[in-house]
Amino acid sequence: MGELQFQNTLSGRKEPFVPLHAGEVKMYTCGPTVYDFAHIGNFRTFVFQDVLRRFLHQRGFHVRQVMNLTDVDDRIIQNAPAAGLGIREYTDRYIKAFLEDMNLLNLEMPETLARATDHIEDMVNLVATLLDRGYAYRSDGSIYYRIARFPQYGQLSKVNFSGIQAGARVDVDRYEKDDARDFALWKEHKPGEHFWETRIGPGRPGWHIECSAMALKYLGPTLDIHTGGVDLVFPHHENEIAQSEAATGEPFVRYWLHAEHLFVNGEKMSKSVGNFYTLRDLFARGHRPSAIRFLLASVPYRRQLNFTFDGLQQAASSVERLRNFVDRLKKEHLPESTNTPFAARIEEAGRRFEAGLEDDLNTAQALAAVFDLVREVNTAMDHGEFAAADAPAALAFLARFDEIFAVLSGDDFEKLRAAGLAPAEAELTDEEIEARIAERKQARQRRDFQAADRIRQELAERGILLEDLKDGTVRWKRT
RNA sequence: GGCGCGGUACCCAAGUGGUCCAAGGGGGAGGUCUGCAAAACCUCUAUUCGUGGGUUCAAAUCCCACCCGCGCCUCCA
Repeated sequence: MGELQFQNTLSGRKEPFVPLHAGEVKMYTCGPTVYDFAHIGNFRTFVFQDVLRRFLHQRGFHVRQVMNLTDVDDRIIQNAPAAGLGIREYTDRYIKAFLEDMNLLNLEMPETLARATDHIEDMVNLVATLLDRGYAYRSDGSIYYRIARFPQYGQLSKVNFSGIQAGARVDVDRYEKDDARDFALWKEHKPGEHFWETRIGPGRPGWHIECSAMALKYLGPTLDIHTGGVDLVFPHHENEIAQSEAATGEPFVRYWLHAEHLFVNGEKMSKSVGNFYTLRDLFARGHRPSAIRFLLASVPYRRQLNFTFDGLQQAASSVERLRNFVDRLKKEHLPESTNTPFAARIEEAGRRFEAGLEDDLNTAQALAAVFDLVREVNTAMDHGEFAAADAPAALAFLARFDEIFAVLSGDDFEKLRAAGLAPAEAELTDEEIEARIAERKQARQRRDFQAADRIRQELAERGILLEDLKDGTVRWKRT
């Protein structure tokens, strides 16, 4: 096992990863704002976070991950009443959908899912602490963070604020803040808006305070890893640092990892351009969760990922290839031998796989190791040179791959059906399919290939692909 | 304007000084296998890494200049 390295936004460099407490990783990941269905761009980041936690876990770390669910923000406060719902009921729907989506994409459940509105008290306490320590001030009904008190501000985003004076860029008269850079910790109650009555006054939390409050509550003053999309570097994460470190006097996060954005056809997703996709949109078009997950995971996380339907198709083909391989390893009758000529080769593939992921989660490199082995073993099997004794090691390697990538299980349809998201077309039951296959087998035995091909064609049109194996059995799968 | 990411074959993409006259996947062409397919395998598909200079015995990899795409600096994964 080599050394783990991550690109740390804070230092701008790749650094060896060593958690504060040996064997334990405290990780905070910015989750969704539940004002709508999450889109595939969101899931790019969530898949990255999942790959990260899975790899840490595989490396033997005990991972404690907290993910927040932001269920109070301007859009929610605005949209909920418009939908005739309280903000709780309104966001419940999208939380439920998000959890379903997580399940479909095989995203592991973080140890703690923290809903913002369940932590108002924690946020209020944090704001009160910042007031006590002089890092915050009241202005009209709101409370602001005083950037001037925190000289390190800008360390994460490398934004240089020295040239910006209050009023230099912003018309001060329109603001009740002392400094244009100051940001809201607590927003005043406005008539008709949802609010909380608290000891720091009536109102609602600012955007950044929830993450500080919940991270500190569940993970303590110093986290090992904090992740999110690149767009959160400034101001969100910068502000989290300011809030948290001002309150605790301790370093807040040791490694900041940021995922690059997903684009669609070279453009940023946006509703106005109409290139905005949720998972449900893709499922409705017949795409599989495993293909989506593979696509999102296969491009290293710090690289902008250009989503196209062609790319999604390519990902589906890649997953197929891997599944076919595992299937073949399990079912093919391999020559018996006590020799394991491939043992060293399989070990090497494992090392390459590992080395790829160790290098800042270079999933593309890790995948190359997997596919290389797949080809070599397929070739050996074709030539009858792959011994049964080697199969367990090969399967174990693929299992290790799947602990991270989680695309091999082949339960796409079952999951979609369970979630009520399977494509609408009427599906044949397994029994019906088996019956047609038996019928075709008889036709083939009497060498009536026309009839046999007709059945194969009919099944193909209904999304069932047949493969005649050498031993006379027929393998089928849904496409 | 400031900060940052990227431009590698038809598509996705690794590689950041020699082991690269450039991984891996997808697609395409031809072939093996098959009754035919499918799957799998084999061969081919970048004398070249945005462009132009430079450094070096040696560059996709370092330096300089330029061109192009994108992000953040306001809400955003």
